[in-house]
Amino acid sequence: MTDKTPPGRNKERSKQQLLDAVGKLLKTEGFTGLKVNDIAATAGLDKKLIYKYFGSRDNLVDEYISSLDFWSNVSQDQAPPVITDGGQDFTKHMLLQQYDVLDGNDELQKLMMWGLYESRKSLKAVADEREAVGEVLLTNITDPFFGKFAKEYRSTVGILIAGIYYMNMYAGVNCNTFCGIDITQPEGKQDIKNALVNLVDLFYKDIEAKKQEG
Amino acid sequence: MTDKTPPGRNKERSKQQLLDAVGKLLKTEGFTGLKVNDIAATAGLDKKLIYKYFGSRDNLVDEYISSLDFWSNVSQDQAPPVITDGGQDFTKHMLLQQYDVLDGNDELQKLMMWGLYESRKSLKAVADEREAVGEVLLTNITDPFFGKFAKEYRSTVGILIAGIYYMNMYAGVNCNTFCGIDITQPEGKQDIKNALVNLVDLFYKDIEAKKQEG
DNA sequence: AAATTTTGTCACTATTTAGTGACTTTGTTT
DNA sequence: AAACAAAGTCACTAAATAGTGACAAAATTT
Repeated sequence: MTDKTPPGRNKERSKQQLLDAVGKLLKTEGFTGLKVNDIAATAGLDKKLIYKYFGSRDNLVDEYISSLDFWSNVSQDQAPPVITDGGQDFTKHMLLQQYDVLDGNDELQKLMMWGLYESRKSLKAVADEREAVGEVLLTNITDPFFGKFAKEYRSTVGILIAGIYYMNMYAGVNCNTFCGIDITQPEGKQDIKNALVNLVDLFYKDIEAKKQEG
Repeated sequence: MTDKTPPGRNKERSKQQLLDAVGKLLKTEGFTGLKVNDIAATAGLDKKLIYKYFGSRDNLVDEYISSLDFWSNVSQDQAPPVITDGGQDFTKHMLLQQYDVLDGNDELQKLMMWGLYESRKSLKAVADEREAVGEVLLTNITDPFFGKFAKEYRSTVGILIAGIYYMNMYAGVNCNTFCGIDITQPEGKQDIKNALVNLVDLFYKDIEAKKQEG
């Protein structure tokens, strides 16, 4: 782990080192640990450069946040080519992927907590982007399928996603059970995933039945 | 709103004022706002008293946290006298109550975020207590009913509770939609509550069917 | 290679926050 | 009411963090 930064001076590289330092500190210390001195020290550079290159700590932090892109892949990666089941399979995969993206991803977990705690423009932008990505899928895939039940689907999936988020954040700090489930353990993770899949199946089955009725 | 604090000196009252100030600041500023100077100013007292009466800011804060009791009532208030439906009704009521306890309760929301963010002993105690309260209900009411499906129930309810928590915290900061649902609005709240009740019903119905099968 | 610009460091000042010793005020005891 | 004890204030020191001017080192241009 001997960091072999090539010698010499380079503005762009230094800027990147500062941005990286923000990420590293966010992961290890949380957002309260993003102090000018510490960022500079972590980057192995002088703090003056933060002001020189970014104007302020806040600009640096915002630029770091904006550079992140945790969610865009959720839309691309796995929207199946053709949807014939009203998105049932897709919904399940999407939920499981959301789970996996978050699981053990300290940086993202800390970022989401930060977003829950502070209403910072750049953080809200992250939330908005995730919401926008989701909205495309909802509007194009599930809304048409569910028709008058579209809102029920949205509420249901919303709860499930929110549940995934909270559970992972909870597990990140409190190495602890939640409702007796320990999702720091592989077994607990599987339990949650099973429950998610099961709930989606139950929901779809129920809606199908309701549709039949009239 | 002219605070009419009776005049005179009183140690116990001052201690309480300091504890109250912590709560007030937590609610308005979040846990990062719990600075000695601000706590004292909010209480209208000198900060020296914090050290005199509590030893340190941290002790004061811990004493504040320990004084809270958001969860104990969840067990008492509404465990119905006799359970004949495997806790189906109880589960629904419990979830809705958890929702209502959190909804608009800035102090509790901030406290939960704090607990997600920082692993502080007194905060962990709060989480543990909530977990303990839940465990009693799970062990006595639902586990016996569900038998080999007990873990499925726990996972499912865990996700739902976690979803409730996250959604409320999310709404607290980002005055924003989540999966297209805006739970800052009464309509959105009702949508979520309906979805919760629906999911519980579906789950119970499914388990009943599985029990019948074998 | 001299001149010039850019990159980076250092030592300093400023500000914010925490913590405390000496004091004053108020209440209580004798 | 004098003496004492407890409650509370104030002005200060200490520590942590933010921010900057002057300079040094390196790279680039001429």
